[in-house]
Amino acid sequence: MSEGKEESAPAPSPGGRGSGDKRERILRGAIRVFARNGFYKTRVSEIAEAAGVADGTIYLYFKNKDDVLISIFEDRLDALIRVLKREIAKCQTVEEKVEKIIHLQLDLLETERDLAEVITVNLRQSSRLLKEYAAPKFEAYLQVIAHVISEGQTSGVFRNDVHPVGAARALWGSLDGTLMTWALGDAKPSTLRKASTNIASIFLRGLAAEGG
Amino acid sequence: MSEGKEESAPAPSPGGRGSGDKRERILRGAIRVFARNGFYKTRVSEIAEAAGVADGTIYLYFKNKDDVLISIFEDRLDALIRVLKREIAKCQTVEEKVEKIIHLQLDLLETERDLAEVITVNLRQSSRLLKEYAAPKFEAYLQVIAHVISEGQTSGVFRNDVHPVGAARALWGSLDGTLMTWALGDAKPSTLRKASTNIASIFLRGLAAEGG
Amino acid sequence: MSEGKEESAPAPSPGGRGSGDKRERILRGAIRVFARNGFYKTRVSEIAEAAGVADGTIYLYFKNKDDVLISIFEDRLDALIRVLKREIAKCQTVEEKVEKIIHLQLDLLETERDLAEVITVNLRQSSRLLKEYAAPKFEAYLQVIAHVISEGQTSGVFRNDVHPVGAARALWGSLDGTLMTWALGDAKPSTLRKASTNIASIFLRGLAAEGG
Amino acid sequence: MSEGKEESAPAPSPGGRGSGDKRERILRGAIRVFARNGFYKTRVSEIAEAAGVADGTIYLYFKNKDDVLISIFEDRLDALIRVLKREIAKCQTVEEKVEKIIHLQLDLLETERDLAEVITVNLRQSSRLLKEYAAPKFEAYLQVIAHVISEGQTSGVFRNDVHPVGAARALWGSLDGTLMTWALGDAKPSTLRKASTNIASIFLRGLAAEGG
DNA sequence: AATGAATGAGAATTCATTCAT
DNA sequence: GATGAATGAATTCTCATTCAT
Repeated sequence: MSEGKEESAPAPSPGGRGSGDKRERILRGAIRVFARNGFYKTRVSEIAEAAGVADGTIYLYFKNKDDVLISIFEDRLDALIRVLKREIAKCQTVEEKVEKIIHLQLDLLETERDLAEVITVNLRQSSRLLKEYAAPKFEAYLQVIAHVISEGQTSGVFRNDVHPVGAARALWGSLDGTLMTWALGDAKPSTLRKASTNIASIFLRGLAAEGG
Repeated sequence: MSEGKEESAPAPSPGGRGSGDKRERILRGAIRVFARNGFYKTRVSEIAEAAGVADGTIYLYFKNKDDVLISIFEDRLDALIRVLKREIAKCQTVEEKVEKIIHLQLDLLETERDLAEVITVNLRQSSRLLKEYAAPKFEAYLQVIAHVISEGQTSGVFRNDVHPVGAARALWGSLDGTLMTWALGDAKPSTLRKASTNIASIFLRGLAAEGG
Repeated sequence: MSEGKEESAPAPSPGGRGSGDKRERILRGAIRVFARNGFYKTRVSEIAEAAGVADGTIYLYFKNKDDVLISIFEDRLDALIRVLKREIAKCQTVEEKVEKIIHLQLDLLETERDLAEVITVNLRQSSRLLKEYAAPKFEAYLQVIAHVISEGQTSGVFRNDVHPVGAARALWGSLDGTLMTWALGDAKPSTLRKASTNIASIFLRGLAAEGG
Repeated sequence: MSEGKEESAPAPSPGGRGSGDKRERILRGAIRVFARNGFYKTRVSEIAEAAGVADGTIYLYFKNKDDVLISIFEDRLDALIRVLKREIAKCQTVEEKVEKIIHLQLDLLETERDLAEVITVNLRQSSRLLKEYAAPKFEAYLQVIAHVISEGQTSGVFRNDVHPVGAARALWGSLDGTLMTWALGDAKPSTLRKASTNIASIFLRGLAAEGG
């Protein structure tokens, strides 16, 4: 209560052992139901049911329904950025890095189809809301890609006549658009793998320096 | 509800001339307010106000709120596809056609920022709803792009090792992603024009046949 | 929408004839149910039922449940003050005026027992809320009484050693307390009439100037 | 609920000494928060916080939230009645007794402003609830006052033409109304003291027998 | 055709109370 | 006895849709 007027999410974090996973269970449940029905069509009681908790428990861990969606982005995008950075660091060439970015992301989401749908579809659900919350996190994500392209330009592997952030947006857009049509369609993993190879190849050649 | 499979819009506007513009006014108003607040946050009364008609009048021209959104896609995507096809037909080479697709779309939406936001943001608002209604129309749109790529492959200008529809999705994704970040950001026309040139250049080179 | 950000109550005030009494019907229904169950124990749906309108209709005429209570005070106290002033003006002596105040108020409320209970009991229900809204109106009411006492002091009929507003408060308190115990008890009109005579007599003699 | 007519409070506090002050701490905390926000706007968790105990602990000492309010009346009114009776007994004349009643009560509440607000404001919060529980205790309190008046009538000091209980109600009402306006206003002790003198003087003269 | 007051189903959120620790 | 996380019933308010005018 000494911090009573804070704005973010509460956090019971109980006795000490065990049930600290309740927040995580709610996030997982929410991802599942948001993916199926979209943010607005999902009732809080459905999130609760999917998480196996009571309706009121949601409000012990999140300020409101919006906060649940925001928290998904914050948690999951953070994790994605972390993995991305770690894996990129292992690559030798920038080409490999670009390929890694593409494969990693499509692969990751292939294994977490619900999260894919939530991030691609729901990211745009509450414009005003997420413009404020998700935008910064999203910017950080784009920076990781832009940085790789910029690196390639410096080392002479990539052409200098494209704006790194612009290219990053285009690349992200390709991945996102592909994911969306894949996730909304009937989503065969093989399709995604082929798409991923195609995108890598188009972008790598499209970005290559003249003499490359 | 008892007659579920009705034609979507009642469509008064008898003879052909005259008050038929009320439907159009409603669509325009809806585009404006959907762009500002998103589909779910927009109240039917707000659409009515933006269109300068009474709440009840909406239901004379549209089955319900969903139908207004669906109609925007149907009308506007149709128009976009028509323009796209007509302009493409005027181009000599496939490269020109690809460039035309890109510039046309970004230019068009630059002049109709609201429609851009509705199409990129709201397309994803009601998964289930639009999956059924917008998907087919959207597929037709992708086919136009895929057809140009396919044409380039046949004539030996584009590489054969990419799937035309996959490439079309990637290209659409690039445009859409660029538009979204542009529309949600502070949206300077010049940015969009530069982005458009970059995307064209990346894709054209990325799609070019070896010896091209 | 040009006046969109106003703070008070909306006001449909329909076509022109007739149903303008809906607001009044809601107020009357609310008085009835607030009297029976108190403000907090009364559900909005009960107000609606008592008024014979749909739940949502309440919100066409009032901002929220609080606003209904506030409006009762504003409307009814205003009416009471108006009657009070008019009747007082008809009296010859200040003694008559004081008697009029007492009888008028107890009589009035005798015929509107529900209103009596709402004003005496519910006035104090939402401290903070009514402190802001009802207090000013209430002050105006006390002023009417204080003014009569002050008048009596000037003309030498009443003693000068009491503060007019303080005496007004005491007189109001007597009436209010009597009303409360009467309204909460089994409320026989005769009891109230006797009480009213007693109070008048105590206060008149209590306020009289020495030589009176 | 199945055992409706239970004794009100569970009352742990075994032997007699020791932790029995927890009940008192809760009552004190409740008086504080009820005074600030009213009964209905006060959450049980706020009472707990004000008392420095856990939410659940409240239920070890009180059956429920209602019971806390009821207990405040029972405890505090009892104490007030005891003090009243004791002090009255010390007075020589009935006039002194009436003055004692007035000063005692206003003085007492001046030093316990929160309790004043709880008793005057909250007494009326839950009609049905308190009608049953507080009414009898309140009746006992009125009887003390009525008895003094009755005594004065018998001894010829007070006029016989007023009903003792009616006069007691009027006197109580004056005190209560004065307290309310004082407690809800900016509550300067001096105001209250002056008011108290005024009330005493009005009532004593108002109740005096003709030849007094 | 057009209107907009009225409707009432639906959903988010709160909070008194319980009970495992 | 004490705790406070969890519960879920209860309630306000919103807003798509209808329909009398």
